[in-house]
Formats: sequence, structure tokens, C-alpha cells
Amino acid sequence: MSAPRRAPRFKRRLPAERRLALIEATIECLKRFGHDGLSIRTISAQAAVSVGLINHHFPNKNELVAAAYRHFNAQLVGGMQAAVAQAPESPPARMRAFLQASFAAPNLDADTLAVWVVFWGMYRHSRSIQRVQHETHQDYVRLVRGLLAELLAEAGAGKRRRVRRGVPAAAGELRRAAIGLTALLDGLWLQWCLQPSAFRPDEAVRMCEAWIASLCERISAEARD
Amino acid sequence: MSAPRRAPRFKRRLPAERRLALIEATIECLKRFGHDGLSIRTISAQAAVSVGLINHHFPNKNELVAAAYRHFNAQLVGGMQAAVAQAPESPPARMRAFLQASFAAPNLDADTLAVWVVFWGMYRHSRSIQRVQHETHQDYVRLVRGLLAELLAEAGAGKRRRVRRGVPAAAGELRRAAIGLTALLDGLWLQWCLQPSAFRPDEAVRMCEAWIASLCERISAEARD
DNA sequence: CGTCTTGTTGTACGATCGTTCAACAGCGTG
DNA sequence: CACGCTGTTGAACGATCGTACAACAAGACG
Repeated sequence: MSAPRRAPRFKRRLPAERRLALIEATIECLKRFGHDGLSIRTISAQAAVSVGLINHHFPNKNELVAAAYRHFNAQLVGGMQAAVAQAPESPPARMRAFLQASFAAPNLDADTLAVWVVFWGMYRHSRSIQRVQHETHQDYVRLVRGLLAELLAEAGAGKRRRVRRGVPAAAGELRRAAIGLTALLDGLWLQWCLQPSAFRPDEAVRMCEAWIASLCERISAEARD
Repeated sequence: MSAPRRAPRFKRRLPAERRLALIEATIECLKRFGHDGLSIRTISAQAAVSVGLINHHFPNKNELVAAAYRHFNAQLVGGMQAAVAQAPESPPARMRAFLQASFAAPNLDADTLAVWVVFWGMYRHSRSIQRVQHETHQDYVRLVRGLLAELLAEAGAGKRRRVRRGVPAAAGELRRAAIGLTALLDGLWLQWCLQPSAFRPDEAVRMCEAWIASLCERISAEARD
């Protein structure tokens, strides 16, 4: 019979590994309890660690929450980029893949969407959230603008003649288009969060595609002048 | 010389009056401090009353917050109805008045919009917020649907021939139109909240009008078949 | 002026908050 | 096996939280 070896009371992890676990626990607490879930004790319980560990890996709670927001953003953008990457090469197909990914799991989940809303609600009064927002939001905007630029270039150039004027004219137009599409996406997400039964995912995709189609029509009409 | 009459230490108010003051103080605290401003002591200080008074007029904090949400909703819908009412009678003019009021003071204020986001962030985990949402949101939806119905009736009937088929066909279409427009409005509000410099109010109005115009075109095209 | 109603005050209570820190212990290393 | 680094624990701190409640007082009324 071997010597009685006590099971270790805890397992040491690499800092990066533990940090990620704490970040994921933070997001899980947000899903389960909303803003009230953002307490050191709730999060440490979710991560199955002691209360003191959080301040060993993060300087304070704000920084943990900000890191969770960064992770949450990165997950979204990464998922979207992956969905676009494995779509057919054509601009419409890539845009369609983007929209369908926007209105399908794991993004179109009421708990997940509610997490976004809570983060956004912190924006104006949390410096660290503002910092992360400015750092990561442009990744999303870049993706949306890229998809739109492909489509609008096709619409502007394909109709009658190649207009060099189309490029600078599309600059302001592209900015507005990205803002409008982002607004439509966020607004539909918000409604899904508040009332998931209000519409079906495919309806949302079609609404966005209708918006984009009317945009392309307007662009090509202007290019026709 | 008259007898020295001490100034009264406080002034008694009618319950309705005091309740309103507490509700307005709650909203002001939300504007100034976000979700963290929702503490009994912060709110009572803002209202210049003692901590105990809140629980004399409201059973608990949740009910005060829910009452504040109800007031906030009522103020928005009331303002919108007023803006529409004093517009010219024509459907496009009424819709334009609605959109302009949506993207002008006092609604288009970053602090005010942030209050919406905080309320929305509470929705999924607060029964009382859910109750108020279901009670008051339909007032807003009714207004939007009414304005859209006027426009779509005009678009569907005006083009070629009067189609009785247009009315039932427009039922599902009207539902989607209201959802889309609401999403666009909310999404633009959210972006204004996170980044007020991203677009100008008149750009937002034009984006909404472009969305509605393309909607009308589609409707009238379908009615033409 | 005395009485009564009730809106208002402010203390008190127990719970929970974020953070600190000394002690512990897992586990790679010699 | 013993040492040392450091990830980890958990108690402790002062602050703040929401609520309860007994005492106070404003103001209407007779």
C-alpha cells in the first residue's frame, strides 16, 4: 500500500491561462446576473478560485471588466471574420455570410446580447471601457466597411461606365453606409434582446439585405449621371 | 419685535409631488453616474431628502427604478406625439417631424441616451423593468406603426390602382417595417451615445428617410403586380 | 392654541462591497 | 529530498449597500 498522498488543494496555472479563466467567468456572471453579477465574490465563485486571486492577476475590478469587454469584442470580430473567410469569394456572398453570422448562434443569443448592452451602459462613466471600445471597435468597423466597399464598388462600376469619380464620392457615402448598417444590426440585436419573438433571424437578414440593396441602387444611380 | 420663528426644517409635499421629485432625481443620478448612481443615498442626496423617505413612497429600490423607467418612456413618447401633432397633416410631414424630433434635443443627448442603455441592460434580470417595458413600449410601437401605415397606404394606393389586397398584405409588411425603423433609430441612438461625432443629426434623419423611401418603393412595386 | 394626521428625519442593523496582505502550498529546480 | 519562486488562499478592513423603525415636526383643522 502506497503512502497516503493528499489531493492538492488547488492547481497552479500559468498567468495567461488563469487570466483567461477569470475573464470568461466574468462574462458568464454578466450573462447570469447582469450588472449585479460583476462583484469580486460572484466572479471568483464562478471561476472556482478565492477572492484574493483576482487582484493578483488584475490591478482592480475595472481592469478585469475592461479585459472581459476586450475579449468579448475580439470573440465577436473573430467569429465574423471567420464566417466571412469561409464564404465564396464574391462580395454579395461575403456580405450574406456576415449577416447570417450576425443573426445566428452564438451571437444571436439573448443572454449574450444582454452582455453587450450592459457593457455599453458602462461606456460613458468608465475610462477603461472607453479605452477598450476605441481600441477594438475599429476592427469591427473595418470589417463592415470592407464588405460594404466591395459591394459598392461593384454597384458603382458595373452599371454603365467606369467612373473614377466613384471612389472619392464613395468615401462619405461609405462612412454613412457603414454607420447605417451598424445601426441596423445593433438595433435589431437590441430588439432581439428585449423581445426575441418579435422577428425571425432570416427576417433580420432580409431587412439588412434590403437596406444594402437600396443603398447599391442609389450608388449606381448616382454613378449613372 | 415679533417672536423668533424658526424656519421649518423641511417642507411637506403631496405624495404624488414627492414621488415625481424622487423619480426625476433617479434619472438625474443615472445621467451623472450611470448604473452606479442607482443607490438610495445618491438618489436621496440628489433629491435633497433623507434616506428613509424613499422607502416611505416606494416599497423598495426596484420599484423606484421601474417608476423612473416608466416616466422616462412616457416623456419620450409624449414628446414624440407632440412633435407629430404640431406637424402638417400630410403623412410624410408627420414622419419627418417624428424623425427630426428623434435626432434633436432633448432626446439626442448623450447622457439621456446612456440612461436608455442602462435601463435596457437591466431588462433581462429585473422583473419590474420587464413589466414597465411591456406596458409602455407598445405606446411607442403604436406611434411608429401609425406613421408608417399612413405612408405605406399612400405608397400602396397612390401609384396605379386602388388595391384592396394592399391592406392585408401590408400587415406583415407593416410589422417588419416598424421593427426595421425602430432598430435603425435605436441603433443610431446607440452610436450617438458611444460616439457622438460619428454623424450629424441631419444625416441620421436622411438615413431614416432613405430607408423609408426604399420601403415605399418596394410596397408600391408589389402593389403594381 | 391644542390636537391629530402623516410626511419626514436620521440612526441602526446586517449584508455585501473592493481591496489588502500575511501565510500557505504547488511544483519546478538543484 | 530540500529549497525557492510565486500562484493561491482566506481572513480582515473600512466603506457602502438597502431596509426598518422609532421619534420628530409640518401644517391642516376645530
